[in-house]
Amino acid sequence: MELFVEQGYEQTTVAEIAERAGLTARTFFRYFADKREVLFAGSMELQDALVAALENAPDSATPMEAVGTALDAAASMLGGRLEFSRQRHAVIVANAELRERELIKMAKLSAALASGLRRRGVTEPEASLAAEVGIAVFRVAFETWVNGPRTRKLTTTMRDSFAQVKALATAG
Amino acid sequence: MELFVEQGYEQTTVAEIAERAGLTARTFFRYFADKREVLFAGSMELQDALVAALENAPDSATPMEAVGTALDAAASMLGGRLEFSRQRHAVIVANAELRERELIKMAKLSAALASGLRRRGVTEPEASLAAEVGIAVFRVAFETWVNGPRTRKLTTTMRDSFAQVKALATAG
DNA sequence: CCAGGTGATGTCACCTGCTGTCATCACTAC
DNA sequence: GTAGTGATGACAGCAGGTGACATCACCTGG
Repeated sequence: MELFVEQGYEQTTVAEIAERAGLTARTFFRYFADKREVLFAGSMELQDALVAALENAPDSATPMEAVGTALDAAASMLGGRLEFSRQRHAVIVANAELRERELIKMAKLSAALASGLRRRGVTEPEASLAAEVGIAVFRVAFETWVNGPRTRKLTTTMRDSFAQVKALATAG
Repeated sequence: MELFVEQGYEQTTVAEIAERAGLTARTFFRYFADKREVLFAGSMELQDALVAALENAPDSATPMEAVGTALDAAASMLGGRLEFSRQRHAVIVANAELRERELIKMAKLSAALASGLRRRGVTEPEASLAAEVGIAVFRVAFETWVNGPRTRKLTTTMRDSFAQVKALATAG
């Protein structure tokens, strides 16, 4: 992150990253499949947290309520690192390849959510639809949060976006 | 496509592609920003066709009806090349980097549709939502079509998927 | 206490994607 | 017929990425 913020993503070589971390480029590629992945490796933990929250939701919860608890878990996981999130987001937005990688990570998040919902007994296409809506809320809320004032909490932003989607859906 | 089908995308070098086309790798990169792009360059024409169909839809059309005419245009543009579409789809599905590139192309398609809808007077967030739904229908129908029997028409597949989404939405 | 196994790392060689730069050549305009 | 323009080739070079092998620390069973 330091190097990316200082001189940009493309201008930073893997050798530089490795040197800053006190190892060689070869070792870097043993931990990260490619240069981009160093910015996204943590998203697997986010996915696990989302799925775990889904599993822990009460059986009585509707699909959308279950998705809501997953979003709460995501918010509490990311909400404490606003400055880091801002830097990371700025780096990703500035680079086309990184935006691509982010899209596929989001798609995987959605697929994992849908799979978790199916394990709860939700059938298709409701599972995929609810998952897609959940990820859309996540994306919108996250962007609002990183671009908003420091005082705003991710959790409340997420819940607001969630409520807005529900209002839109019921109004239509 | 010949080389990709024969030996796979990763195993095919840009030099080979260029040689098969009767030019050099340096010239290849003057036409395509990177190796992946050779499989997606045509998607700009698809986007233009979608937007043009939107503009030609009657003023009386609802947002969803306008999206429907755009999907019809897309179907008639792609429907005549099933074999090529199958090969291309198989190559993309088999490679992570190509799936990433496809996701971003779909996102651009969605953004272009939303922008076209706004030019028709549709406000946000309805424009983006209708565009997202349209692209979702496109994706599902296209996948169904390339994996289905030869006799199936893309146009009817697309219309079927569109009707299913409408049914889902009105039923909920 | 030590011999062998295991995992993390470094080193080296190498391929391929991608780019800057310059030369060449066909075509067009005046 | 000369000058400009655009497409291409040729060449050198950097950076991302990988395979193969050596090394070293660390267990672990005897």
